[in-house]
Amino acid sequence: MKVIEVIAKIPLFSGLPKEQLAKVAGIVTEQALDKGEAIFSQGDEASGFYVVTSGMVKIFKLSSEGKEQILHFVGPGQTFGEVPMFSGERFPANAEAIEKSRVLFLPRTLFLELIKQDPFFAMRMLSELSKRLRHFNRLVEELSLKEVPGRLAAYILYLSGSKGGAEEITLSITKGHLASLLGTIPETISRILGKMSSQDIIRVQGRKIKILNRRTLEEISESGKYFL
Amino acid sequence: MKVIEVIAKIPLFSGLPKEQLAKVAGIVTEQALDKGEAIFSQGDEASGFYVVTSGMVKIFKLSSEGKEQILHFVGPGQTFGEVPMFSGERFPANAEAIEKSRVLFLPRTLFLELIKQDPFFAMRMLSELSKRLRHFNRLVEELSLKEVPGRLAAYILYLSGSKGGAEEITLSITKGHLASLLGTIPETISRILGKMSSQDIIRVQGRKIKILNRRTLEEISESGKYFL
DNA sequence: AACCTTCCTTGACTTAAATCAAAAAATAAT
DNA sequence: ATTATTTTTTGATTTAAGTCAAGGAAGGTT
Repeated sequence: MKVIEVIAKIPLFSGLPKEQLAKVAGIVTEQALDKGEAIFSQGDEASGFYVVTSGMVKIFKLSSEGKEQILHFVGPGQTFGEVPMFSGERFPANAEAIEKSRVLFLPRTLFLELIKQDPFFAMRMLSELSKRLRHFNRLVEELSLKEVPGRLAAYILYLSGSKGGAEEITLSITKGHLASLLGTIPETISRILGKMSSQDIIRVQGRKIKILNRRTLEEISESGKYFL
Repeated sequence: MKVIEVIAKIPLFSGLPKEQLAKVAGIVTEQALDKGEAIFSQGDEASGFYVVTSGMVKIFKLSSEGKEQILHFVGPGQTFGEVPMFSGERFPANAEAIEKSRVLFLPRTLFLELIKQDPFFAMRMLSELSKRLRHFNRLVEELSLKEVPGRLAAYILYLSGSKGGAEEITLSITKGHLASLLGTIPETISRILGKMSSQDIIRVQGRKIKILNRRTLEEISESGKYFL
């Protein structure tokens, strides 16, 4: 697919007039990444931001002991690394492809120009950042106020909800990544899923999770409590 | 002080032409708040956002058991409640004055108009939101990857001004609020401060903290580990 | 001063979840 | 297929920090 077609499909750019799109297409550079390949690290100088065109990228923090906290995953059409565009010059987290992926790099200058010229572009960017703020809002709430079973229940319900109340969902990530996203470790996830299965709240087969008792799951999510 | 003078001093609005300032001044409404008074609650409909003109406001989440996680404090000149302006219509957290305060309320419509008319205003807003994203970034990192002593050490160092700044700092909040900001409880803060004092890392007198051993404090902050 | 809140500290105890270790399953590679 | 690598599970143990309870200190008010 041509770069300009790819760009036209990215929500951030959709709606831009054709000449603008062509301009963007002329400036961006594409990058192919293997699984596990790093895109940038915390503290790196940021001279632009990225858009995923295929594959999946994780944005994460590392502790000094090597524990990883995933902030979020970025899939096709989504952007990452925009924050240093506005305040500060360095990336506040790490980015790494978790599967074979392609990303576009957009230099800061292009970006600032678009904002100045097009108030709708600015609005779209504001909307994007505020969505991310909401996400962090929830992440902080869960990390601080819910126990791990509550976070896991909330995540399962979130996955099921986005598919319009589907009773069976499929994880698009490993359970290890899920653990890191929920601020815990694989062992703990494994134990909780096991316990929930034995109580017929869910049924787990590999990456497929079937919700058997939504009501209980909601209680665990809301109260943040669940006795193993 | 006149409302227009107050507004002119708010970073978000500084730089706006006089007619714009006058327009803003004509639209905003002022609100006086007593200590402990709520401004909005999570889930409330948002029809605008706020600027603190005096006093101090806390933005926080509550667990179902009543535990509080403070997201941040908002002081004079700073804004809060802008996120629902762009995505969603409801406040994602609670806001409450922690001392006698005054806030200005700015309706959403005014705001959207300013953004459309003035790209610099949009830029300033983007800069503000990205600053907040950085803050959440750090909060998530600390909650998930550092133990409480690490978070506390980082906070003390932050107050002192990361470089070889002031050796004596004064908390502007209660230790209970500090606990809530760091995602823990007053007892834990008390114990850690006590231990650090007994090891001559700091000296605590009421709300004043004197740094005696910055090196050790930095180690605790960076490694996130400290054996009580 | 004496009173009353609010805030802070200390001690004994409990608990959720991390760590360590090792095996079993599932995927991918040759 | 067979091996190799990654992912997941299970069990025993440790630990950081939360809970409960009660006593002090500090600050504001009359």
